[in-house]
Amino acid sequence: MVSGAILSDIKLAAELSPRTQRAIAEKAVQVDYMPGIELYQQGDPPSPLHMLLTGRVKLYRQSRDRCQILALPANGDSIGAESLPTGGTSPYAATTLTQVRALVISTVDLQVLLDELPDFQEAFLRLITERLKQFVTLVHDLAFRDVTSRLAMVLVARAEVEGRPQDGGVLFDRLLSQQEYADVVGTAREVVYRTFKRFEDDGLVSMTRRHILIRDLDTLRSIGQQESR
Amino acid sequence: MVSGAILSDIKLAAELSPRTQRAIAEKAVQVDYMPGIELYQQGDPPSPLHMLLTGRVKLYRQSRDRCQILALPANGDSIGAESLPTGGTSPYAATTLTQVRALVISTVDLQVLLDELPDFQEAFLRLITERLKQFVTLVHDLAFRDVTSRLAMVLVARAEVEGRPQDGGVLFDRLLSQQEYADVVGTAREVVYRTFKRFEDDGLVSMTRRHILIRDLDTLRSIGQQESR
DNA sequence: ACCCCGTTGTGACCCAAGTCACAAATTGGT
DNA sequence: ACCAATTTGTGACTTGGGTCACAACGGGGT
Repeated sequence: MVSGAILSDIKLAAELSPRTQRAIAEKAVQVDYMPGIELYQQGDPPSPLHMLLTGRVKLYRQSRDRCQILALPANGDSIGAESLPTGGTSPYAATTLTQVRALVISTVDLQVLLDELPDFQEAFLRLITERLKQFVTLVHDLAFRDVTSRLAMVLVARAEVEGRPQDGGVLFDRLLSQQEYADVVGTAREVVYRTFKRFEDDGLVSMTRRHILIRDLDTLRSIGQQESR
Repeated sequence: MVSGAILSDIKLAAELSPRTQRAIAEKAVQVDYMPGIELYQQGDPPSPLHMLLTGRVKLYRQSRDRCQILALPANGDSIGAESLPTGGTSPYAATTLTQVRALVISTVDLQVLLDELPDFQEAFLRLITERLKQFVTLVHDLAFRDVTSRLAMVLVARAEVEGRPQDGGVLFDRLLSQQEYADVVGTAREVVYRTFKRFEDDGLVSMTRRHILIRDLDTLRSIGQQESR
């Protein structure tokens, strides 16, 4: 049981009727996670719903020693329970990248909400539809863009989401290691290193261990938009 | 308005209450399409819902002269209207490969069904969830499997869906050109040719212009399952 | 019977990006 | 302050598969 006020921070719940919001607030539990915690794994039975308040999470698939990150949800996004409607297993895993605070609703309670509140079911449908579109975009990018272009896209996206204007550029926290950037764009760590080096040599970005400063967002964006293959 | 009986052939509608089925049957119109007709394009406003009775369709994304096929829905599958819940634009295009017979429901009527019949909305949610899972699998395959493995998978899948046992193997119609196989697995036509040639030289398949005969389904399946990269 | 156009067959060549094998730098834990 | 574990830096080498350029084939239409 949480205070109803924080639901306005959650896209899934923000537009719903007061009655529905109250029902959600009654079922939700606020939970804090340390970085590196697996919220759920691919192949698990339907997981609880996690509505993210603060912190960052990665959604990903794994195979042996390789990993493909599917999405990096941020505050206000909701994850989990993707396979509840079909009763199958979770198609991907979720792990915290930073400390994370989330509102959690068990599958049982979630099912009750879906069954009893049509406007909640509709909002949940919108959520899944939105994610469907994200994945189609991901397939598009993997199919039509090369590694350089995809890496540029990721940098631009991160700059737009959490960048702060700084002397002659946009600054944001590192958050991901080279390996994780590689996992996002589906390539090898060394390739990320070489590509970032090229970006730095061309004066597009400056990277320190903790921060990334985008010096020329426009050029980077145009690299990210070309579909070279 | 169509006869309610054929709804049992449509996964989306088969399990629904008689009342809901009647409502669907009232709104649906049966339509026939020639091969090569675009049912809807990527970027279009939400399209009508198409419930496929006979024939085959491809869902795909395009960029310049390249094309990535996302799925090959068959009889009983429903496509279209993926972006109705969010009111965005269609994330992909759909074109008929063969002659196609489908039940079509306009977006307006579909919205009414979704709003008034909770069990229909639930079924629609299951549909979208199912497709979400398909796309995650597609990303997985693009990320972790090489072209040879992906082509083997496609052949196995097609054999399982519409193969008929034949002397020492499984036979099915060609349906796709080399170029379209290339679009399915995200590669170039020449690569498809070379890979198929290798499969033939190894005695795994025999291809004629109109048919494909799988001679060694087990080996092909094991090639399709290895995640080499 | 002929022509056009889409599909298939095939070699030569090329390059983005994956792999390997290290060294060096950080960082976190005790 | 020190050590182990992680992350980063970098060159050398390999390769899957993309590109190009044609020839040949086949099928449908008139």
